[in-house]
Amino acid sequence: MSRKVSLKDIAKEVGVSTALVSYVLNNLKEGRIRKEVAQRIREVAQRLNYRPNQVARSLKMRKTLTIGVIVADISNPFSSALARILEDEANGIGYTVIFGSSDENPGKFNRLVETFVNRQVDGLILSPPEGAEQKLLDLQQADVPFVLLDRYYPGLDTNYVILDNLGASYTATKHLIDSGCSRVAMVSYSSELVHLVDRERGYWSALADAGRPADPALVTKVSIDNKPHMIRASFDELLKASPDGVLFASNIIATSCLSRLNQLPIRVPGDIRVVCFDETSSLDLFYAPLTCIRQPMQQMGKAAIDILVEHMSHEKEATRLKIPGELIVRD
Amino acid sequence: MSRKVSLKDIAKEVGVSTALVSYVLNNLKEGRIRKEVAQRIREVAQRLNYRPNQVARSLKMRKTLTIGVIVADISNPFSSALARILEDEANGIGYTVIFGSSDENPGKFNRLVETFVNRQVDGLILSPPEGAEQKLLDLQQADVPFVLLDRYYPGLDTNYVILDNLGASYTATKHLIDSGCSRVAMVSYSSELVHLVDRERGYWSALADAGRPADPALVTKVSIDNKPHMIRASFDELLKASPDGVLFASNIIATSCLSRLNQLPIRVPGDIRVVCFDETSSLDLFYAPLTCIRQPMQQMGKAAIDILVEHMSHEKEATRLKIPGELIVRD
DNA sequence: CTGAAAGCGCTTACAG
DNA sequence: CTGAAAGCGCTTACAG
Repeated sequence: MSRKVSLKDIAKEVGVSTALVSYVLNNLKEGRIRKEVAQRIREVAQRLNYRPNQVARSLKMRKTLTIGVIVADISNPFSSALARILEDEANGIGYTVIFGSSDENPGKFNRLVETFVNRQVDGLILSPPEGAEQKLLDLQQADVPFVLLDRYYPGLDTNYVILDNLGASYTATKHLIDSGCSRVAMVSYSSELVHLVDRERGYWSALADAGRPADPALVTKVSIDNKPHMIRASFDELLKASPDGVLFASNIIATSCLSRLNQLPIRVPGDIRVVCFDETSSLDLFYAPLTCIRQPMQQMGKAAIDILVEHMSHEKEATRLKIPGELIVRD
Repeated sequence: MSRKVSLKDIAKEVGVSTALVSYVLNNLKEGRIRKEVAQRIREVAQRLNYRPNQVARSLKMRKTLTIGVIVADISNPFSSALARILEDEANGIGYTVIFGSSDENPGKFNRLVETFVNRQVDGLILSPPEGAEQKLLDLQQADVPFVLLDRYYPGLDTNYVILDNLGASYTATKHLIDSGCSRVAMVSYSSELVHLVDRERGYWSALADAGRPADPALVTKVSIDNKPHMIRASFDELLKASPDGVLFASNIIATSCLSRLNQLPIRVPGDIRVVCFDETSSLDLFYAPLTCIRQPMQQMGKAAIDILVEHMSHEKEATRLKIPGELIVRD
């Protein structure tokens, strides 16, 4: 179509106003429009292959039926699994999703938020990086509804849906202790993001409750930029402390460290027991069955959309949801 | 902001027309506007925290600066890696990307295309499922620019960027033969999608060139819906033919089959040698280094965006790009 | 019952 | 040099 057909074209062809065409095509004022006219309008619309221009509609209705989603990195398996769930949930209620990856960079995060807001998204689902508090406050002041997912700032009064990271980490660590590990280690993140801090807190807490001394040599911290060779180097360092159990704070960390183990004469679970955060199908590639913490992603994604939709339709108090993780024992 | 501030608000405050405000804020007609007026406009825009409404702008300019991307499943590592590349490339030139997953379902694919077209995307990047030819013809007739990525229909005169699947598969199979495998098998797809058919053709072709008899028992085909337990079942069947080498037609197949091997007393590469389509970091989880076919995804994604942008700006002949894969030998 | 008119928030050809 | 006016393609309050 060299020129797209608009309501006006149909109106002209039928000999009525665009208003009437709009009513008919949107099935409004059903009883009040002559059957024959409605019929003709539908006929012509069909024949001309009319497609409503959603941009014009969005402008007029001040509603774009679009949700913006910002994750750390869409190519990360955790993010992409979540993205898929959000896509399905959003599509199911007539919304389209636009994605962005922040790379844990607050500047990039801010730019993405602004782009999405300028594009008039009806709401946002965000996994913010460190240092994005101010932008969230801006959003609140601008009355743009949003839900934090996977991460949150305890200091801010916002909607959020997160895992009970502290509890999950506690359970995982306790599992290692109960399995007979005397030197339980952790590969953690050097980040102030609360969901990550909580994972380490759960670890320390479980050790303390089991009466184990806190040994700093058993925890190594890696940068959140997730460079595999850096993670492996840190892990090598950690192994010098001879742990017989280890908790990996994310699927990325698990992948890097387990692949390193493959190159070393250290066997799982004989020499070292392992628990991974996040369940991904790729963990099955490892020779030994791996115990892991499953996040109920489906539930989290659906909750995020549900909460967002509620807050888009009317002002209300912030909804907070902390969902327990599930320890999948496989060893 | 209870009400968003518009050009009109600034114009009123400064005492000029919205036209002038628009010119100044878009840095147009620079020389022709009094310095003081321009200054005041910028000042007020800043103070009122003006954000241009992209929806209004899109309507007027008939350009949304949006690219629609449809993949098979955004949660598939291959798709999400590609998505990330497309996102970066598009953002780099001022475009936003909206994603959709077709699940290899032509009905769903068609609906996504229509949604995106109604939203007035400036162009599309598509990995179409079987049976989507008609929709592509519709797009051509409607003058909506698009580029096929990863897949194509040889019968259609469209832009596309794909891997040389036949060549890559041929090389991979030849590698197994040259490594001394006498019974090279393949786990392939029962699909008519040309990029998948080509992978099998490459396999047969390499066998023929090496003077090996074509043994149907050495090829098993799995459904493109990628159900892991089905793939494993097919693989078990295949193993009865005692192959000593095997080519996996995708990363999903590789993951399922390798995880199955972990449960069996079959060792890699001692009992069976392996080559996987697609390089993913999760392959490192396997105990043995794996030879694989690397698709130059960065190059493919960038090319797709470049071609799309060219075709969005002016009518021109279809661009076809077939990029060679790279065999990464690790065994 | 039916439809003309106004307006969403922008851009830009055009007139002065 | 400067800016009023028209218009992108819709929706809907309102008047007849």
